[in-house]
Amino acid sequence: MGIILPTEFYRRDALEVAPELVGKIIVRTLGNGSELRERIAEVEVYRGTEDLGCHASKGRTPRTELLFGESGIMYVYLCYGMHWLMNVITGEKEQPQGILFRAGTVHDGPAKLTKYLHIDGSFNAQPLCGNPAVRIEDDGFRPAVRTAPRVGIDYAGEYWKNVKWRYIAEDSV
DNA sequence: TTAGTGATATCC
DNA sequence: GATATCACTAAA
Repeated sequence: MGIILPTEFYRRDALEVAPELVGKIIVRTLGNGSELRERIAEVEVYRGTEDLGCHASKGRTPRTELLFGESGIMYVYLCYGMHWLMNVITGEKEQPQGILFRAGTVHDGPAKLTKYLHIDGSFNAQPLCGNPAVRIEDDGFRPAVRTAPRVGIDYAGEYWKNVKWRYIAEDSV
């Protein structure tokens, strides 16, 4: 039970949306009608063409085109040939921003999360609002959130590597 | 610490 | 067409 987050929730700056996204619940409805639920425990912000950790820093390509587009759209891509990573686009159009779902309270790790939720490349470019297969709900729980540097982007340079755009729930249910 | 894996971008 | 690079995970 909970309020499904509307498109407007995502149409704000990623740095504003990310801390609020922590504690929300990803609800995945499978083909057989069963529901999988996972509370978001950790997210990371990738924002702007100048952010060397963000895919959009390489410019506009068929792959990154999504980041420049509508908010509330999922950006799902394959990493290291075997892991699907799930993001949601935020901000206004032409602002390349995305938020990576890095961990849930049960499943720790971005690829484990998508594996559990049965999220793969077929979800890329699909909306997260009004989607019968997957949605994010707010059940009113507000965890304390702390920040930390992002992980896995050693190539991004000293500044962008150390920016505290990782948001982590202090406690969970 | 390292293997495994394939899409993407960037070079010919 | 060929190569280098990767927002990771599991096993050792």
